[in-house]
Amino acid sequence: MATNTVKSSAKPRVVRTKAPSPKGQKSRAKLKSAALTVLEEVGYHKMRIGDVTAEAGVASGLFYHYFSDLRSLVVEVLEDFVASALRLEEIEREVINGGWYERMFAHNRLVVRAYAERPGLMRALLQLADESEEFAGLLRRNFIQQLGWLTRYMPRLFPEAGLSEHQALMVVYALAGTGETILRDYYINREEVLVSHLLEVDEMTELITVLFYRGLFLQMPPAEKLCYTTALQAMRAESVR
Amino acid sequence: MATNTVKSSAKPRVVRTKAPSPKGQKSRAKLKSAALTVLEEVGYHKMRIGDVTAEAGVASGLFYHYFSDLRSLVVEVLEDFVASALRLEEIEREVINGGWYERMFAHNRLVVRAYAERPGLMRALLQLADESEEFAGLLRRNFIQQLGWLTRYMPRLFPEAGLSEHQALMVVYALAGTGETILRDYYINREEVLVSHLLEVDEMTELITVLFYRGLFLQMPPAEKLCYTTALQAMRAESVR
DNA sequence: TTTTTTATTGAAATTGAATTCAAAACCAAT
DNA sequence: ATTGGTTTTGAATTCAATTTCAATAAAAAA
Repeated sequence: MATNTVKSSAKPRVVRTKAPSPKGQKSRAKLKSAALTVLEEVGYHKMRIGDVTAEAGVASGLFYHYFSDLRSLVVEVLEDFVASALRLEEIEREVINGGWYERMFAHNRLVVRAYAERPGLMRALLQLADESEEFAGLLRRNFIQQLGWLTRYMPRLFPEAGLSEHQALMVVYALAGTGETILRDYYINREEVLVSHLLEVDEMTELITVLFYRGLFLQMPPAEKLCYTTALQAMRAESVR
Repeated sequence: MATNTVKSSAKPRVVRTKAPSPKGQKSRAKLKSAALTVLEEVGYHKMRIGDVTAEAGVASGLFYHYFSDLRSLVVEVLEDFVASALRLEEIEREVINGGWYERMFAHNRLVVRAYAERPGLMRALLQLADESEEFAGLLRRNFIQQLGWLTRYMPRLFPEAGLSEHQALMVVYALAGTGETILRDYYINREEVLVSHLLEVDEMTELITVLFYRGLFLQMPPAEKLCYTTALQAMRAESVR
């Protein structure tokens, strides 16, 4: 019997020979792109390795040449997606001398667009986040980082408030989550009472941004910026006890 | 061979003999309660029929005497949970002559409590909703119904705004979703930058309610109602361009 | 061209659960 | 205590997918 002294205690480990590949790269890419398609169509939980290889038009065994399991493929593919869909450095450049509203709007539009154009992938994002603590953490850190610019500004923005750092974060975190539910139910679940009236991406963005702005500043954004939400200007306490 | 003419086209159908049971009820209940425990601990996706029977201390085959599959058990158990955790009729009675803030606070506290006390079940709720369109619809209809009181009031509340019915719903829907993200990341995922400072249920509720209130009325709730969020009173636009 | 390496195939083995079912235990009524 | 129903058991089966692997094809190196 072989002196199998180094019986690794961890998982079998894919031998991942350093060899990248010449056009094996193409097959790998083909699998990743097939995975995107399958994810968009059936979501993460119903997705099977066979779906991916079939979609890619290769034999099922080939999968294991390039990936150790379904999850690692999906993680890779969705990390790519997040990176490409949420490039906020560009946003920051665009709105470099815009006001608060423009900046928020630009950020939010990125997210709304992602939901509107890739609802299946956004759903898969949530599914994977639920399964993989690692991936969930990545998304959250991403989210928190995006909030960073605002969180850091809070003390200067509202000096009299004297919010603690943590409290400022809580406020911003809660406000930033405002969109999530309606985006999910509008674009992913297509709840009928919501989609009964069609909204453009910019209208949805405006709604979410205006609500965020109101919660943060306790006033409406400049009137000339508004289209879909002009009516909300009259939405304020008057006779409220 | 038997004249099997009525070969049902649908699933095999559990024969569900009308027979309820004397103390078979107890076993059924034992399975349901075991399911709750397992759901809270491992969540819906990793849950196995064997986990439930083991937790209940019965043989695996017994499961099929009472349920046709895991999902239907879980649906039953979670519907019970939702019904028991979110009894808003009671709330309405409690705050019958309170103001808007009290009413909102009471509603929100119900939700925050559920997250704080049963994070695993709240997670399972989301997991099941993602898998079962039927259950998801049920939750959404529940949500929309809870919003009903407010949505219906919107035209009287802000008569000058002249919001369309749909727009009013969108606004309320978005505002009501405000808590979701932070509740999920605080209680379920226990994101460290959030939980680094411990919040009481009432504090969390206050935060969410105040933000909701600000977004809706564009002003702070009566100062005497506030504890955790008094600092937010100074959070309003001053020097914002 | 020959050799070596790498990519690809798909049938067969494996896995991990769900599901069935004949037999045993338990009851309650006669 | 015998009978007939219901409950419970757990070993055996089925099932759907993953995973392996020996054989083949294709590409690169020699």
